[in-house]
Amino acid sequence: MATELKDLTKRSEDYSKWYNELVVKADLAEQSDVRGCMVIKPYGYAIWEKMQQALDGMFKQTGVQNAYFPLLIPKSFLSREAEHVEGFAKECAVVTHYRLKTNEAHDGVVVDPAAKLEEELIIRPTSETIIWNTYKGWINSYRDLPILCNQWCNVMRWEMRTRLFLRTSEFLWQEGHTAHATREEAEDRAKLMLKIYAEFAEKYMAVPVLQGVKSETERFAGALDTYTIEAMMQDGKALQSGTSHFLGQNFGKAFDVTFLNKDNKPEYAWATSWGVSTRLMGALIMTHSDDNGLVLPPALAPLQVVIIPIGKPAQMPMLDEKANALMQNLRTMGISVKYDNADNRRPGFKFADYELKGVPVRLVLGARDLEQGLVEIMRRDTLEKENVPLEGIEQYIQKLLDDIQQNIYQKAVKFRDAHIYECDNYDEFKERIKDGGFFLCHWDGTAETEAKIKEDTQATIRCVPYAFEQTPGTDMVSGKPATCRVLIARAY
RNA sequence: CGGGAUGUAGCGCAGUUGGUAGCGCACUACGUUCGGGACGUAGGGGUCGGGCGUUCGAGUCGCCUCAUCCCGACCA
Repeated sequence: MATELKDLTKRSEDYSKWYNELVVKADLAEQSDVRGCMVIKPYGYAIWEKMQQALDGMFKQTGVQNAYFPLLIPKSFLSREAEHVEGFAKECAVVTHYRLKTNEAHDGVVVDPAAKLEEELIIRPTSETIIWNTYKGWINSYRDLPILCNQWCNVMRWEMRTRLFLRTSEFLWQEGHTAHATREEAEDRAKLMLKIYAEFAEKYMAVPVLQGVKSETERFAGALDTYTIEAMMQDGKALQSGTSHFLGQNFGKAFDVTFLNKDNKPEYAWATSWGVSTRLMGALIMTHSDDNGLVLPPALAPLQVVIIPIGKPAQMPMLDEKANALMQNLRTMGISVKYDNADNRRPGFKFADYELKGVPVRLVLGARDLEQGLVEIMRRDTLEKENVPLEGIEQYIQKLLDDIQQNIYQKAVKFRDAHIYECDNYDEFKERIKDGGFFLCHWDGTAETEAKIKEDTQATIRCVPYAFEQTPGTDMVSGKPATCRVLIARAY
């Protein structure tokens, strides 16, 4: 139950704390008793479902099909691809036994030592290995390709520090895994999926993103190229919101997946993988929220309109009737709406509560205003109120929802663009990065420079962005020549 | 794995020189209320993270242990 909203206004003092409280108070999720894990509550899950639905539709338009692969991965699979195991080994949960037994005191259970597995099983941190082991059996000819599979599932990475939605030991995501006959086709697919992620972020989440390529150090373990979308949060930090990897023939070779090409010659299959996770929920929250709570884009809000009646008990039947008629009309238009006539909460409480939950539009159906045929309508993004005629309000609401979607996107774009800087002086950079923001700086392309920046400032090279004209220059750290500017920021 | 902190009601916290376990919110019942987070009255809810010790007596003191959180390293 939402209470003590005032606590949320401490945001500027401590953004992390503000974020955590918001997630809990808006009823999205809570920390589980299980180490590093999260319970996603119904309201939070409803938003995730909306995201899934939209993404899934976009995937399918490009020929992707859903499938499901096992949760458990034999340990040996993980070691097939050297870089891959290097990247994930440190954070894997391992299943070593398959049975428990009653302890000697008969008041609990212990692991039965007799039930030790010959080969340990890893709880998937990502599924490249088990999927490519499976693909081996599916691929013989170039005619079998491409294979375009996606799975919606959970994965587990034993993270040192966890934060609701942004980094949890277990998280929900989709992972797409494709196999192709040519390098070019695989690279195109990796880029295509990034484009879809960017489109989803901007169109549905109203979160502007910068697309680009990761540096070698920041690349996915086992990839030749990692494409990324980076979003800016309201504290000026970057959030990697989705990635798409061109994996070359690394997994084809590791799992011996070959096919006969048109010339009847054996060739290793080319691979991509791409994913977005419940972390997107974090991006959504941190991009739009204000001191009153969540601000949800209408395209993803589980509840788009809430109607709150105000009147004397005797007037309630009349208000109920008006509300029901209006709800029916809105639902016919595909707008989700709730009528909250609960009598154990006063209107003021309801106002605050629905604002906290980010419901885009609120209607107050007041007996007094209704005498003049008017209804109070408030938009969550600007908190502006207006009295409009009940007659024909459906069209007004439809337009308002579109307006809100546009407005919060534009607002986010404006905020981000105001915090992107070009910088050519390292001392100046070190000083200004403290306040957050995205910095476009020349980079000599070496891992040494990258490491130094990270050590000095905690900031990392987020990507080589597509969006800006790439001009040669001089690396601000090493003074060596640089071919382009890269995006540098502190990140979640 | 380093540095710092905290464990007391569902949540947030107080608890003095060691002496009957408290407050706010939430919850239950009844009543009055209802146009921006209402109020009154009456209730329910605890082996004070765990163990050992000191003491007539430990939430409080000592040692050990477990867990969580924050700052680093790691990471979508």
